[in-house]
Amino acid sequence: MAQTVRRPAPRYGNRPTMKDVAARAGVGLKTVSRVVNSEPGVTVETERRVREAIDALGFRRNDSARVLRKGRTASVGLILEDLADPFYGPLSRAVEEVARAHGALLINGSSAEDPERERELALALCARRVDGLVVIPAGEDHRYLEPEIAAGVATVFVDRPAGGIEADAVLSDNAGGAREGVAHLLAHGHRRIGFVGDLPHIHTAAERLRGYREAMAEAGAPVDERWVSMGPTGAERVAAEAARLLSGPEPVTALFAGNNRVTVTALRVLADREEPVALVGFDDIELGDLLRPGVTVVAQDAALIGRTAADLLFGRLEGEPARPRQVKLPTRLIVRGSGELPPAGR
Amino acid sequence: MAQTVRRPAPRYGNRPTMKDVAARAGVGLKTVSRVVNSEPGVTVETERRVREAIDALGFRRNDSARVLRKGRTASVGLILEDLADPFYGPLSRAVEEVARAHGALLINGSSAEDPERERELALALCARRVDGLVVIPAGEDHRYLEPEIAAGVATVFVDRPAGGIEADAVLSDNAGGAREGVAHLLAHGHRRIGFVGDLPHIHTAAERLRGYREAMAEAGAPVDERWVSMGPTGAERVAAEAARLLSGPEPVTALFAGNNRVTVTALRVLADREEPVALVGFDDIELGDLLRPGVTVVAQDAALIGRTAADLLFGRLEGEPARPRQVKLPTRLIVRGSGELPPAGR
DNA sequence: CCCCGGTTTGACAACGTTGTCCACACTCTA
DNA sequence: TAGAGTGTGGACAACGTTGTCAAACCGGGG
Repeated sequence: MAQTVRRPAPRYGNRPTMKDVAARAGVGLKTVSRVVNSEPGVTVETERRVREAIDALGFRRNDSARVLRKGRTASVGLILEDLADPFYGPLSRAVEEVARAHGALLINGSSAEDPERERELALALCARRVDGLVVIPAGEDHRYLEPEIAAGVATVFVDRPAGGIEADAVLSDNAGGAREGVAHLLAHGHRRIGFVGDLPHIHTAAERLRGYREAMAEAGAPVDERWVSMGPTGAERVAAEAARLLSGPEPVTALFAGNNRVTVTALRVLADREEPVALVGFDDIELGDLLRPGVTVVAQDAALIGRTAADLLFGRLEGEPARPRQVKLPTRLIVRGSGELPPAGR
Repeated sequence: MAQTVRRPAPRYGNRPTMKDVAARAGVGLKTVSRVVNSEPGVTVETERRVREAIDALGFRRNDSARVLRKGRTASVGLILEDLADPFYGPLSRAVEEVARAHGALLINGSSAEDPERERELALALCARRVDGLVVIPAGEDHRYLEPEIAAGVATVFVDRPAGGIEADAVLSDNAGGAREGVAHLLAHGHRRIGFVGDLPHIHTAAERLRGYREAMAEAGAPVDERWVSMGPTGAERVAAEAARLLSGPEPVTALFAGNNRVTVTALRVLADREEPVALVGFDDIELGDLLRPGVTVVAQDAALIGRTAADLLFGRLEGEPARPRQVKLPTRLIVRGSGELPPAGR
């Protein structure tokens, strides 16, 4: 059994402090601070002595104390929805890049798509006094951030707008992208096109559905409401719905998948079928080019989105004035084969 | 131009402090602290008044100050190699789960496979006084962490052992997994099997190569050194090497891919070829089951690895004694088709 | 030798929180 | 009614750092 002596005093497992360094180097406390922060006004000889003491003791500045004193932390938080989603890799990397360029540390956390967790995480980061926050919302209501924003925490929402408050947001052109994707199917002769999307109250899902309707309307193709399926994007429901759309006397000849998870499930369903069914998905998927046929998708530029959000954030931090801004970024249709299949016989 | 008045005082953009709350509620400072921390010894009426003041002012405790005072931060850092790698999603989630169970916040950062960045990030997290660190090493030398570990920062390495220091580590059975994968190919009649892996000084790469050699030796199959290719796993080199192995008078009839990136590139190369070539990859890949044939892989259990590492970490934090420990976790062969192709004709 | 400019250095107070300790206001009992 | 006991509240110091400011030092010119 370990002798778990409850540490009586703080002192971080006895880490050396500037005071210790100062004592060892035989200089004043402030001189150590100056050396650590590369402030001017220290002779080379003094600096050498101080550095020697620092190395000998393994001293590392306590940033908590520094933050407490200075008021700024030079760090920003990024709250992702789901670390496993390949969409967020490049996004996070782009944000980190910009943060680095501004000398800030990026801390990221994942809400695991749980609104409560998003809230906890955001508030925990605020309690640590991050200077800013990039949030990919999991929840619908962000009023809990109001005091934080009022207190000066720069906040930018990504992928979906904030709920209940006015705040900066960087979004993809969801409606436009979906319209383009559906128009692509229409251009290849399809008239009966199914739409499988996420829950209708989710902003991106609603927007994409809107794009679908617009494209159909523009082409003068009537929409049978039974072709539209909105709901949770778990594999079971999506597979069942896709199967439903593809059966019956008048099955759809093409599918538009409302996000990458739907696309993957749809692919699995289609793989088991004889007749080819056209498919266009929103969001790129990994290995989309390796499948036969390749998967045609409407892709978002995750890196651009991340960079834009981060630029907006640091703009605010540098005192940019003005009211909250919504930036909408274009999507790109990537043609790989599955979207160009002609309607099945009959 | 924004009126960038340089903030004269800290005070975090004028956030309310406990003092402000106390003044507004007409109570003492410590009473507010007690309410905020749910400490006993406050009447319901007083608590109500305090909570009211907290809500009215939008007060949020300053954790920097708290940390400074208490000495522990209840947070651990996770340094990933590459956020975009699907392997790390479940791993990070597992670590977070365990951290949550221990009431700790998980902060994760990405080294982007850059040793210098790994170092910066690790030290930045230490400067913020995280209680512990889970590191997926990008670099080879971790002596820079020695003072931190000595000062009590619990540290666990994942996927590869630490370089230059003794520390806890959680690894997959790389040699065993590779041996199993190669044996699988041998069992399906292959004798000439190519191995395309990462740089030889990378621990996992070396171990997997060792497994390959062991399996070949066990089966009495001689290894032609021209079948082994170790180096950077960028697409160009891997594609070129795969092509080389598959050409010439005596081409290999099967490939073993040393990691998921190699697998993906190999798949692209094989997709352009007429004759089927068997393939087994180390690491699972997304959609591996959707391709035709499905991709047979040696999979690591990322969630288990993450959980194990986190358990080890919190064990240390709770005062577990003893010397650094290395845990080796088993891999699992997932049979999907590509590894069961028979050797091409001749 | 003294005083002057500039440079280098250190003492000290703050930042916002929590732990320690003591004071007060009750209640209950003798 | 006094005294002990209990339950509540607040004053104060400390955590490790940085900003302010003044002291000490140096060389050179009077």
